[in-house]
Amino acid sequence: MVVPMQIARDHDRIFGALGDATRRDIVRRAIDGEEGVAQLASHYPMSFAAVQKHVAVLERAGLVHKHRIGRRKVIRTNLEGLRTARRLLDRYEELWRERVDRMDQLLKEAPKEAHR
Amino acid sequence: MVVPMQIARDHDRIFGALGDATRRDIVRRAIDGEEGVAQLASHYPMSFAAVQKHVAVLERAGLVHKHRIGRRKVIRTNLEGLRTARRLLDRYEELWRERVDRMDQLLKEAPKEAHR
DNA sequence: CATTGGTACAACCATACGGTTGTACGGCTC
DNA sequence: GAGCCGTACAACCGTATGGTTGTACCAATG
Repeated sequence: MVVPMQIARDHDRIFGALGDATRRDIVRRAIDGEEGVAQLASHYPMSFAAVQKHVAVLERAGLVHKHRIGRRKVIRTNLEGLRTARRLLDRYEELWRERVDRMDQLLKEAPKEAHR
Repeated sequence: MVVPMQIARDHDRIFGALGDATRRDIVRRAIDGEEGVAQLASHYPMSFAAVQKHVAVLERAGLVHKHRIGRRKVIRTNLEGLRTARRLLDRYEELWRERVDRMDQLLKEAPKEAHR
């Protein structure tokens, strides 16, 4: 599994963004896609600016996007971002399964080896 | 989805650990579970100690574990760690789906509302 | 058009992180 | 048991990160 540098950076940003509990909670809340930055900020024990930064990190990672409604900017989770992360984890699990299969195959092909 | 603090910290460590390309590559290589720290280190353009630190981060996150073979310590990926991450992403996608379902339901129940 | 609500961004600070080198320790091998 | 291989860890350094406060900008509202 060779990962081109650009894709690797995308993965860095996605997993890096998800490595913070506040940001994961923003992702969860933004699934409904109804709150602006100020409303989101009201849920957390930190300044508006701090939450704004978290949102910016999520946006750069492609996990959410903003869209203007009146003077608010509503944050909505981007399903594709989540799926990108999930696909990579799926791929690792697939490699795991392939390894197990290979070991099973070895045992089947040369069962007597174990006794030599 | 209320996440207890301890679990949240686990998720911090898991996603945080995956937010680095070198560490993701170690996870991938360690699926085969054959290499010690020194062998792993030989693949990357950094010191042995740096790789050792990366392995320690992965270990604390529960994504790999070490097991002694002779004087080596072989690193093996822990499937459960990967699954923990995947389950959280699955949960987000499920919330997404539920939201879409709710919206569909609203449209079905009150189709004429849209015209008022 | 003055005001207010919502957002953006710069400057700053403390701490965490990713890397380095150097030293020490445990376990094969001779 | 001397020496070497593989690992562990401490100390250090530069930069990134997560937080703060303060200022500035737009857009709806009166």
